[in-house]
Amino acid sequence: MTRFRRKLPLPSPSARQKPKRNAERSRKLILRAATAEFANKGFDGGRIDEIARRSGVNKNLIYYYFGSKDRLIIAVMERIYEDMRARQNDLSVVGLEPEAGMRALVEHSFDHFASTPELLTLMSNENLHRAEHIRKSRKIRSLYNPLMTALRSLLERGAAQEIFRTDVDAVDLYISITGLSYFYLANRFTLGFIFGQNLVTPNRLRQRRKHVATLVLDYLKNRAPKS
Amino acid sequence: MTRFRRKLPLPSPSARQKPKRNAERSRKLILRAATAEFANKGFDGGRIDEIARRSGVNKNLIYYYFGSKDRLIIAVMERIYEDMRARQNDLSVVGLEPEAGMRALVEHSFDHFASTPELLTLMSNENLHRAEHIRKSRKIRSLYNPLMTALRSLLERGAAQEIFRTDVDAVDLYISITGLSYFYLANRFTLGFIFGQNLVTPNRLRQRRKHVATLVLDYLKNRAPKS
Amino acid sequence: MTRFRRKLPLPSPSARQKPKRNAERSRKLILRAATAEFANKGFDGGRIDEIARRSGVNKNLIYYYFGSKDRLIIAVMERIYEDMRARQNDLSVVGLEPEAGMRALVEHSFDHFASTPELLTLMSNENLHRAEHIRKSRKIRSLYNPLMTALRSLLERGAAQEIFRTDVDAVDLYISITGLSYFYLANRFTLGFIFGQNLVTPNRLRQRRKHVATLVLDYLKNRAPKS
Amino acid sequence: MTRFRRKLPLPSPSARQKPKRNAERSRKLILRAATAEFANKGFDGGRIDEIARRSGVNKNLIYYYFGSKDRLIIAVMERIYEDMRARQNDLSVVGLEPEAGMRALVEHSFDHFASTPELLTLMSNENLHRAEHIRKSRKIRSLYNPLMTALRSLLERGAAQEIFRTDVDAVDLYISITGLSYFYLANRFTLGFIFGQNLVTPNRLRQRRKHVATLVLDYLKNRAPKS
DNA sequence: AATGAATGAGGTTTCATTCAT
DNA sequence: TATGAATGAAACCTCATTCAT
Repeated sequence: MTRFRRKLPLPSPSARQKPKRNAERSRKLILRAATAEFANKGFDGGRIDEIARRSGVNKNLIYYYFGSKDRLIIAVMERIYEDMRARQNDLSVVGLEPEAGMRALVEHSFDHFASTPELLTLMSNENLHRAEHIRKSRKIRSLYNPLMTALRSLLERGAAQEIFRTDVDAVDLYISITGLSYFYLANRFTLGFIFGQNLVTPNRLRQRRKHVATLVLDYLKNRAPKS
Repeated sequence: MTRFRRKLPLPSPSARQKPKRNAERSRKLILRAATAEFANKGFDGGRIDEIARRSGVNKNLIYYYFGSKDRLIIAVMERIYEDMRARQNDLSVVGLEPEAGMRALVEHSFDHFASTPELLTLMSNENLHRAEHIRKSRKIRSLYNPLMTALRSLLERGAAQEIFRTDVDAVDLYISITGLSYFYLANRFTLGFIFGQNLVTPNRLRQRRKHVATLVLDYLKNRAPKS
Repeated sequence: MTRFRRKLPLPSPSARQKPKRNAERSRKLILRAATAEFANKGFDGGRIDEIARRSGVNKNLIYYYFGSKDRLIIAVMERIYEDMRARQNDLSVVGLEPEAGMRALVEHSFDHFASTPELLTLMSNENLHRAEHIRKSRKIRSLYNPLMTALRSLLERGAAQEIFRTDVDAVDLYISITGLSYFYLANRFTLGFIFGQNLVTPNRLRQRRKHVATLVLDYLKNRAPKS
Repeated sequence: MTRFRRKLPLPSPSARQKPKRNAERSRKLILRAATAEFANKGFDGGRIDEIARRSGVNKNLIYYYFGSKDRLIIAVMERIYEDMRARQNDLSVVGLEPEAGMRALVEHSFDHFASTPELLTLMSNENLHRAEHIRKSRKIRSLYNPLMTALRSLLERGAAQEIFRTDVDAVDLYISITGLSYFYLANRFTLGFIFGQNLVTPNRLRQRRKHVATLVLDYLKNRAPKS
């Protein structure tokens, strides 16, 4: 079989620091860099070039693995949601009394947002885009939400033990728990500016955390709602 | 010289007989279009060309009046904050009992966000940008916040009348009141997708509005906090 | 009216060679350069950068006036077809006898292709693309073809005078007249290579021109077709 | 490692159980796919990726066997010319009278083009590129052209039998025979668009075929040329 | 013989902004 | 005050090609 002859390759240059030719690794590097970039600058502000630079891979590899900027952020959102679910699994309130469990849940939620700021901007950004990216993901839709499960379970037990009120909409409560933490943290820049205070000092965070838990528990424990 | 044009249909097909040479009017048209554009697409996604098209003015006028895209969104943010203040002035809780007043305040806040969705995206977007735009505005910083005043007044009166608890941080409460409404509305796309429900039907909004008010008032009226 | 202040422009630098700011001129320069580029390299091989360079305008002006590479070649094709029609109008066979008229028409057609080689490649290229570009042009479809009119008129007069045969399909004849010239000229590279001769020397062209006319006229003047 | 893929459906969904390690077979698959690709999209529009996908071989094999896109299309052109020669060998006009032989030759030529449309686009494309590819092929230049041999032989016999005219340039005639078919078929898209008719229905093809043969034979049988 | 991973150059297009009148 | 013409930088993405196994 005749074939085209090309230049012989040089002998492999001994030991190499970074292992090249590692698909899994490249993918991860890209995803990590993309998460940071989109979290910092949003989808429209995020730059593929910057993601390539930060992850140290060739720009093209991004397209090789993800196809487009759109698909890339979808992958980022999927990872974020999966991580969220994973982190939520870490929380076990099974052995706890309803009140203690609820407090743990609220504080866990607060801590999660406080320690994962990318979550906040990525979700805000996703809402700016009317959820167009996560809508395209089959994965995300199918992710069940363990926090929601834990929440419902606590509500039931609390009601059964006559500790919690009984007229609670779990979705509304979930959104309140999340929102009380999320809004404070995600909007800390405008809020901090308007109120002239730094909202993310350790002390201030501790105060907020407590405030949120109190708000939620006072609501739940008020068993004689008039309205 | 005819030239290539992208999207032709303009919003108001009615009175296209626009008066030339009207500075004030042009400025307003630009600002209105810019508000819509930035609210819909964010700062990075917003297009000067589109603002020119929508406002019906020459693109260059935008630069003539506002100098740059940055300065333009600053002007937009200023207007938004001014409007917010103006709307807040509409609310008078002076004659109301603390509880009724607080309820009015919470519901007013909710209604304001619900009826002014641009507010939500503009503020989320501003936080994505770490408040860099409003920071540059002298105007905004100096805007006093009548809602905050009303809130403090209600807290005092409620405490004096031994209706409300006394350990309330007004800023935290303000952020909670705002956040409970804001998060629900601003993040309605991802939340709606995850929960598989439309969060902005009239009924659902009414339910949320009530939930928020209950949450806040239960908190305030609990005068024996243990924690 | 407060407004943004920018740097004052320098006084206009006296006399200028090329008149800048001339839309009509820029458009023409672009179109001319695009015609050359697409004729030389085809649509896929043609480069917007090169067109910008050759026409001396900013690359972006091409998009300002034409919107996209696709629309640009459509404009090129429209101009080419219009020119063709215009050139065909130059030919008057009204006063000529059918035979002389037909000979003039054939030779005119040949000369047109020989002197306008861009036509050949642009059309070949357009057919490679299954006419997708001209299909998008309203202009081209509506261009009436004066050569076709002249052809039909000659055929009728020749038949009436019992000089020409009467079973001629005008479209087939038109395609033959055109094809006999077009193929020779457009495919001169492969044909020249295969036959080892230069097909575009003045002498060779003269020979071909005569051959084509003879072929067509022998066909037309054969009034006793058996088949 | 899973990676992003564009178009998934492959042509032959049947026997996908392809035998590994078969050089000859791989080479053929590549060549076949490349022929289709370049015929459909031209050299500049053709994609190596697409050829790899369509042929089912790894993209790198294309480089392994052919070295570059240029060399690949050269191989394609060589195969095309060889096939052409082979098909021309199928035609035997030895036993036929000059007129019948010539008619057979013309019709055979027409049928060949009509049934092998890749030929048309590949050759047009090659001429767009000024024959740069076939020029690099030693093979093609050395291919003798049996059709040309048959043509000359028929011309001689026809002249000897005083059936055909004697002033015929064989090359011009060859180009005419070929061009009358080629142009009609290769340019069917623009011609069909301009004339508003489908040129490749069975009936229309039959009409054209006859027209071409008539044109050629009328020319040859006119033994008293004045011009 | 065969493959998946990786690359660099360059392609079309977008966009904020400025020029010149 | 207003406008159409023009620009440069950079964005996303494509593509032929090579590397390393």
